[in-house]
Amino acid sequence: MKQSVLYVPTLKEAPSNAEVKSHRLLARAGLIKQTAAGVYTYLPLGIRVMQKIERIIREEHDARGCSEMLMPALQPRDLWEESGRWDDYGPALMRLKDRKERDFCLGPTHEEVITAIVRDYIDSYKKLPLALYQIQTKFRDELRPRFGLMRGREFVMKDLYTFSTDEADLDRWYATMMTAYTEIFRRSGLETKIVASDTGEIGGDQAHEFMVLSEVGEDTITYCDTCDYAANQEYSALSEGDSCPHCEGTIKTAKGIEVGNIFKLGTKYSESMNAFFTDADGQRKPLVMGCYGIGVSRTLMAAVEQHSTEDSILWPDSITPFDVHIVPLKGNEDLGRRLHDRLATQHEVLLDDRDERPGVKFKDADLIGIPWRIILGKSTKEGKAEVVNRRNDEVQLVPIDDLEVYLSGQ
RNA sequence: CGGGAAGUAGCUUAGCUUGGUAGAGCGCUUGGUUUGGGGCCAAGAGGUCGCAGGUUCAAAUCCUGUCUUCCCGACCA
Repeated sequence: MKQSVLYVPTLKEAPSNAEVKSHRLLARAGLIKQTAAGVYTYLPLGIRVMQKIERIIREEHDARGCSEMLMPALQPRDLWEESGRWDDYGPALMRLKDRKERDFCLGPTHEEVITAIVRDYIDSYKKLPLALYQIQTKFRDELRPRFGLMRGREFVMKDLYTFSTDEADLDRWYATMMTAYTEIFRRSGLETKIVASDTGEIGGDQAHEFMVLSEVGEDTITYCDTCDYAANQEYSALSEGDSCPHCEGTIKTAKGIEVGNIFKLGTKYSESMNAFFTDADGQRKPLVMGCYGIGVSRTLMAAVEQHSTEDSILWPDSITPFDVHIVPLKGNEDLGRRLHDRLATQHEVLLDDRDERPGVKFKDADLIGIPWRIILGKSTKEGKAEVVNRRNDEVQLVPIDDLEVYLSGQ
């Protein structure tokens, strides 16, 4: 891909309304552009990263028997009246009317729609269990959107809904998805902690959140510095400095960004929305549901927060928008194009074919954060390129003819 | 919704106290020069000073209203 045609509007200075590091970098590196408060455009580089994250999510879900679908963002009032949430959800529900004055909302979540869909077909235990997910834009009219992609009014979310015959099957799905989420965030290069969280009216320890430790997080979590114990501070009896009840470790507190949650819904929606099936013993029973969310756009932001300095992103290999950044300096333009075409058969390659001075190209390359950089400069006279491994800033002079071999060995 | 701050060119901003022809840097265009870390020189283009009303001979500047954005709080499946 040629940088000259990709639209990568990098900025020397951050927009004045960008408060946190990841927001500044996402804007400066040309990944996102604000359109309104809490509403962002994902530019070409931004959407590439988001699609990488989505691919990991899809792989981990599909491998566990979940099926992807796509539900509407626009939802009729009737469905929300059925569940009682037209009144209960409150002002965060984006409401609108069509030209005939009928009420709709823009979906903040999809329990109503999915329940209405499956109830018409699922009439027997023989058709269960079922796990359906989508990756979709959600709408919530937040009182105060903040920190770029952290809390938006429009954001991208993966939401999965499971339908089971009983609690035991729900428990299995819950455990399966806890594993899946652990794998998704690990593969995305994010360090997360799993914390028990509030379950509202359902009670018990049936909800967990996946938190990325970060200064800009909105939640405070308490965790053990030795074992896996972690909890949302609101629901933890422990505080900083206490000794861990599960091991010899010490309790610490930190801010966290909630990037995922898993939640046992039970029969709340199936009962209120009349989603029943007939069990093997002939009994009519409500579907037992679970819901599982991942904030995809928020994960993108958390990744930048965790993998950057003030002037430079450094993408994990699994979600980087490109693998290799070719930076030809003056006189090496043709060589750059040829090398791009060669390497592009094996790698995702970005070629900085702009007519810019070296300093401009280097600064932009630092910002954008592609892990491998190939500089075509002085050493091309000896048939060599400089290969920079951004992870450790090691520079290797590699014969241009050997670059495929060199990169495949890394 | 309470508290605070801010809207001036694509971006960052000066000017506002004390009213009098709207400035700079970056970016952009043209020419020259330069070419390994956001060069330099020259010339140029680009502005309803968020919007509306008011005060005044005269408003970016003072007053009122309104919209937008950001921060703190409350809220957050």
